Amino acid sequence: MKKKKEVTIYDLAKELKFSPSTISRALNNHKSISQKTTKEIQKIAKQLGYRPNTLAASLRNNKSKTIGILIARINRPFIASIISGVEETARKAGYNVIISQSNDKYENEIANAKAMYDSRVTGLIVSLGMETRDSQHFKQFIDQNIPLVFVDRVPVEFNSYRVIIDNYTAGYKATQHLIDQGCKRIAHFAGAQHLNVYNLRKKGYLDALRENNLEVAEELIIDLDTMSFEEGCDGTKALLNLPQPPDGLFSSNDTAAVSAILTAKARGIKIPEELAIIGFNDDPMASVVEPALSTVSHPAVKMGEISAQRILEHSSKKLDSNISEITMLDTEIIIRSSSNRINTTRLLETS
Amino acid sequence: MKKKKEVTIYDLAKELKFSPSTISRALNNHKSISQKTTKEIQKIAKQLGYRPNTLAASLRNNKSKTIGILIARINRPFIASIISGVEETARKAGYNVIISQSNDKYENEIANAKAMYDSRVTGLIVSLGMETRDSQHFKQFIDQNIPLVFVDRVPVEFNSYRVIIDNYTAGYKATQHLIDQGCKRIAHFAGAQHLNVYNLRKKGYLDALRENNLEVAEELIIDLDTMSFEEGCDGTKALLNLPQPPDGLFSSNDTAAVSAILTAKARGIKIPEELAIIGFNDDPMASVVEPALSTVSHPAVKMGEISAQRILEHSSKKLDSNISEITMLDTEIIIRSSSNRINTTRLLETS
DNA sequence: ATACTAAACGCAACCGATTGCGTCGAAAAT
DNA sequence: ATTTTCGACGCAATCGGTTGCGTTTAGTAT
Repeated sequence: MKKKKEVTIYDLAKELKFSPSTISRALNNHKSISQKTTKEIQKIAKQLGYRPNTLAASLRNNKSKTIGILIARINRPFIASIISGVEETARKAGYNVIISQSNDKYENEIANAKAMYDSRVTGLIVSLGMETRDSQHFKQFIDQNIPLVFVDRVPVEFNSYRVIIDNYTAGYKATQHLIDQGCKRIAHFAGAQHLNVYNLRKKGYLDALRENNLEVAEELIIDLDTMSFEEGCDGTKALLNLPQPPDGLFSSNDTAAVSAILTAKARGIKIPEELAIIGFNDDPMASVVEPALSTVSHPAVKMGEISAQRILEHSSKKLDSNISEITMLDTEIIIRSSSNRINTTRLLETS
Repeated sequence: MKKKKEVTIYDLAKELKFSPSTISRALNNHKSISQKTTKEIQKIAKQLGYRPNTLAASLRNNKSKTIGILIARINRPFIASIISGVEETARKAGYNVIISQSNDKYENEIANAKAMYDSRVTGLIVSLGMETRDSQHFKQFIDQNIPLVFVDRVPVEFNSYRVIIDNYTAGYKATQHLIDQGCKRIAHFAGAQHLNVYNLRKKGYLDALRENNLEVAEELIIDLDTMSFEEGCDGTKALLNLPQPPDGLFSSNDTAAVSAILTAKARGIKIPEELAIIGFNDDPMASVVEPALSTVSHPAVKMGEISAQRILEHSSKKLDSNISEITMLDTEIIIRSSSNRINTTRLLETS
C-alpha cells in the first residue's frame, strides 16, 4: 500500500518559484497571467501529474461541479434514459451526476431534496413522485438561486425550468389515430390525475373524442393508481365485462397496454380487429408483445440532455433563478400491429 | 432572492460559548465531550437549523461520503436495478451515489475512473465495459486503499471485492433444462468470451452437453459481439439454415433470445416443440414475448446492495485494500412456455 | 492537605484552492 | 524627464470542519 501524495498547487508553486495564486490562475486560464507563464505552469502541472482537488474548490466556491437527479425509481426504461442523457451531457462539461430515488414516497423526496441541497449541487433535475402534490420542498433551491429543472412529471405552477413533452397533443393524436382506425367506443387507462402527464393525456383523449363527435362514456375511462401490469389486467377485465365493451383503448403507459393485450387475447378477443390498442412510452416490451404495441415515443435521452444544459447555462451565465421557462418536446406516434386495422384489413383482402 | 446564510459551527460556538472544536466533536458524538454538552449542542443545532457542510469535512478528511458507480450503460434493466440497490443502501448510510457510463468505450472507462478518483469517492463499484481487457486503470484505487467492487462483469484476476452470480452453474442448469426437455442439438448464443459472464455461461453449456453425452457441434455455437437484437436475428437465421438445425437454444441474454423467438416464429417454427429456447437476465420483455421466454434471473438489486455494503464495511472497519473477496450469488431458472415441452405435451394430451 | 489522574474542553494548524486588493516594474503618454 | 497606465504577479484572508496536543478543573488516591 503506497499512499502517493497528491500534487497540489503549492507543490507547483515551489517547483516553479511562483505564488500559489499565480498557479491557480494559470491553471484556470485567467487573463491576468501572461501566456508564457500560463503555458509553462500548465506544462509542468501535467508533468508532475497535478490533479485539481475539486473538493477544495467546491468548498471555496460553495458549489460543487455536480448535477443532482431526483427521481422516483431508476429502473424504468424512460427514467434510465433521461439519466443517461443527463450524465452524458454533464460529464462532457466536467460535472458529476449524483442520483437519488424516492421510490415514489413523498417523505423520501423531501429528504433527498435536502440531501441534494446539502451536497451543494450546481443544479437539480427532478421528476416528481406519485405522492407529490406539493412542491414546496424545492423552494429552497429557488431561494438560493440554484437552477431547478423539472422533467416529465412536473408541478403545474413553479418558477423553474420545465422540460416536458406535449402530453395533451400526444393524447389527442393517439386517440385520433384510434378514431381513424374506425374505433367508435374508445376506452382510456388514466393515471393519477394530479400528475400533469396523465392529466393532459386524458384531456387530449377527451377533446379528440368530442371534436370527432364521439360520445364520452364515463364507464370507458378507467382510473389506475399506479398503471401497473396488475391494474391493467383488472381494468381490461372490467372493460370487457361491460354490456358494450370498447373497440379501442388508449392506455397512458405501455405496461398497462401490454397487460390489456395479453388479457384480451386470453379472452379470445382479436387485436386490433375487435380491440385496437395504443400505449405510451415505447418501452422495449412494446415491440416484443404480440401483436406489437402501437405507442407514443418520447425523446427521453434528449430530455435529459436538455435538462442538463439548462443547468449548465444557468450556472455559467449566472442568471437569476426567478424564471419560468418551459421546453416542450414533440412526441411521435408509432403505429404497430396492435392498432393497425388498415394494414390488417388489407392483408385480409389480399390474402 | 433571499440568500439565507447557512449556520456554521462557528455560529453555534458563539451562541453557546463553546469553541468550534467542541461543537464539532459534540455533533459527531465524540466521547471526550460530556453527555450534557453534547445534548445541549445538538439541541441548539437543530433549533438553528444547522446543516453540516459536507464539502468542508470532505476536504479535511480527503474523502467524500460518496460511492461511485462506473458502468457501461445506465438504461439497461439489469444495470438500472444494480444501481437502484446501491443507491438505496448508500443513502440509508448517508452516502451519495455518483454515476458514470462509459458507453462500452475503453477510453471513457479510463477517463471516468480518473474522474471518480479525483472526486475522492469513498469507494467505487464497477461493471466492466465490452472493450475492457485490461483493468490497470483501477489499480490507483487499490494503491490508495479505496475499496473497489467489481460487479457482474469482473476481471478474472484483481485484488478487490467481486460480487457476481454463478454464471457457470447458471449456464449448466439452463442447458440441462433444455436437455431435460428432450433437446438433442442445443445451440448457444455466446457473448464476447473475454468477459467472465459470457465465458462461464458457455463453459457451463459445454459441460452440460458433455456430461449428458451430447455432441458439441461447433456450428451450433454462435459468437455474438454485442448480443443485440439484430445480431440475434442473424444468428437465428444462420442456425435455421443449417442442414441439421438445432432443437434447442440457450442464449446468453434475453434480447437475443427474444429475437430468436420472433425470427423462428416468422419462419413457422414451433416453439418450444421444434425449438426450445431459454435466455438470460429475466428482462421485462421476457415475460411479454410469446411464447413467454424461459430465462435465468439475477438478484440484481441485491447485488447492488451487497456491493454498497462492501464499501461501507471496508470504509468503517478501515480494512486493508489488498484483499480479494468474492461473493457469488445463486441464480434461478425461470421456466416459461418457450422451453416447456412437458406442459405443452400435457396440454396437447389433455385437450 | 498534597499529589496524581482523567474527564472536558480550547487552541491553532490544517485540508487545497480561490480572489480582492496591493505592489512592482516597464512601457506609454505628456 | 516626469507622470500615468497597465500588465503580471504576490499577499493573505477565506470557505467550514477536523484533530493533535495542551490546559484546566474536578475528582480520586494517599
